[in-house]
Amino acid sequence: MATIYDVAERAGVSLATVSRVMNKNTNVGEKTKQKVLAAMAELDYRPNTFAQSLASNSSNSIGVLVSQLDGPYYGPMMAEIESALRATNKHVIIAVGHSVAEQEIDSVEFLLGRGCDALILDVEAVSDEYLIELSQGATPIVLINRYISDISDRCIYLDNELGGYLATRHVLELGHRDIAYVSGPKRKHDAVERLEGHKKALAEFDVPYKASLCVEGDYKEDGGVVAMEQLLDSAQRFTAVVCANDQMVSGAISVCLERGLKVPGDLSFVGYDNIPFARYISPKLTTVNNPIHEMGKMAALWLLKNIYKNDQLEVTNVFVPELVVRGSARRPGNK
Amino acid sequence: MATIYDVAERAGVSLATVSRVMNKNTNVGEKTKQKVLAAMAELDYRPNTFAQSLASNSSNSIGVLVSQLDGPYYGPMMAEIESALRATNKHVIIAVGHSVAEQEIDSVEFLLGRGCDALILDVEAVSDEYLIELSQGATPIVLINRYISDISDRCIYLDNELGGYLATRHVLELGHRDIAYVSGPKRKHDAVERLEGHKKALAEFDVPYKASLCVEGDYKEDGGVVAMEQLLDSAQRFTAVVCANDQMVSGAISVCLERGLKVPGDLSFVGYDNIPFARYISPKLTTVNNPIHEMGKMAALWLLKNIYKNDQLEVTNVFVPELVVRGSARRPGNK
DNA sequence: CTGTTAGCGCGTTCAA
DNA sequence: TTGAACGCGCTAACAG
Repeated sequence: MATIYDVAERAGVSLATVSRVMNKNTNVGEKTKQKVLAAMAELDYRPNTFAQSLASNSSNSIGVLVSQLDGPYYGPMMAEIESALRATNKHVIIAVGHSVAEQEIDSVEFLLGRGCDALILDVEAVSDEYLIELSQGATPIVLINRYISDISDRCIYLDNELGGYLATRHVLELGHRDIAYVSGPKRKHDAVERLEGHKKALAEFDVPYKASLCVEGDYKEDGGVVAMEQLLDSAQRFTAVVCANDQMVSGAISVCLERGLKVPGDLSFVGYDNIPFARYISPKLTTVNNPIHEMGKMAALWLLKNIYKNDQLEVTNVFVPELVVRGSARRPGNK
Repeated sequence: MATIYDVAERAGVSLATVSRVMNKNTNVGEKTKQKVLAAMAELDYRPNTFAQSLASNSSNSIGVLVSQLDGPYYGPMMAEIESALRATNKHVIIAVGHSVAEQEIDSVEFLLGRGCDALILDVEAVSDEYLIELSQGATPIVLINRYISDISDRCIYLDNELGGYLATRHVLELGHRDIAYVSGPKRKHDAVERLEGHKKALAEFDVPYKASLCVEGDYKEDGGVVAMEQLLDSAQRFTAVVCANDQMVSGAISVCLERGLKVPGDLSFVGYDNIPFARYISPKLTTVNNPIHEMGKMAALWLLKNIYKNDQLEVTNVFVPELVVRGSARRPGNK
């Protein structure tokens, strides 16, 4: 592999000059610049990124920490982050936190140790304090899916409470009054925020919130299955079910279908996230859109703007969810 | 940030000794080792990975190139690769090829330029020749989802033809004789292999293959929608549809349901991949299991074994697909 | 078992 | 505008 020395020798200049043309330093004569460029091409020269990083103390790499890699949720986000960063020749190092504080911290340490220029974090288990302290360190961080007021400008998040509100308001407006709710894990911020929205909508329609109609799921399909069985077996009356994400809806609906219930004839459903599958399952899901891929993109843009001083980029911090009406919720009794 | 010099000074040894204990080199006296360890802890020392890489010419990073990051397919694969590698303190740099030759090559160059110790590639567009040549370079590669006989030991793949065969044989055994097939893009290897299996099964049952019943999709939900509409509008007779992946099945089924057809009453479906959602859509999908996450894990193990000399790992190259019978296919006319 | 000494390839002063 | 020299933090011979 050719080094900067080889290029310098071939071009008849010093290595400092080669370094200058590489780094777009303008203080180079046009003729010498061309000579160097030619030499680089002839030798198929490629800079050694380790040496660059060591000397410059900057790696052009961004650490991305997500909760999980499988599932329909993080793929689109990762895709957007990768493409936005890649377009500017930065690269992505990924790590997974599994929503466990210890692993999240471990992963952050890992990424920091790898000399990342910045971190994009989608973490759920670590405390606000930890993140605030981390944000004061040398490596900039951006938070996705989390709002911490002390560092609000570094947060890219969805108004989850509004989303929960919209979902429940929809079934209320359809006329439902007995509404079950399948929540996400209470330890996750977005889960409690969505539930708050749910309660807010109920209150607005003067419908009392009944804890017995609210069951906690795990955000996965199976959680929807378990929750639905529990709800159905409790022999409580309800005509609609609002779930904190689409995966749980699909699990819940599968239980209903198995038991011979019609959806949305007997039971209406509203989901959350609008995952790609939402429009292809039967019935097509009425759900709340979660622009997760846009949030990923925005996190990348934030970095480009703030770390690499790539201005003229407009950054939005809060995303607002929208209701997507399809076929899984109807007026009660309207079979 | 403390350097190796600081540690050496504090421990009262030379930097070479510090380097030795870091690299688990046993040629260090127990007492001095403890002194060094203590000094490292006190200083909160963390090695500079760039300097390590520069000096050792090895980065402990693996480049992973996948076709896409979204969709239900690559997430599980990435998850397994990440966790297997991470467990041995290696890290993953990801790149996306989008199934376009130019981008795939570009990404390979990119990862190579980043000094990856090895590459895991899931590429579809580049030629066999390119990969063979690449495999002879300095950086080891492993191929996922692709078989090239010249470098078969570096290939981790699924017997796609067998999978296609199993899917179609299933509906044949149920008694179907008029069977439509929704293929993946013909430019993708796995798509043509699966189609081959389909034809083989037909031949075995003396059912002639009719090109008019075979339509090419794009492996996405929408492709299933378009293909199904085309099939239905062609007014041809068929009682079963075999799709080259589950996403297309879900799209296809949604069209049928919209047009009032019963599944599997009027039309039987068999998919391919057994994506997580397959068991939660209605009807539950009969499909061919594609152990993509195991293949990801195996690719990682291959590297650990061959690059980092981590022996005692057993590596399997070929994975065999299995039929998963659920509810989307029945005997014809059995409503 | 431990210390000394070269580099690894490049960025970045400082002079010229 | 260009070049010489030093240092980034660490690994890997080679001595001792």
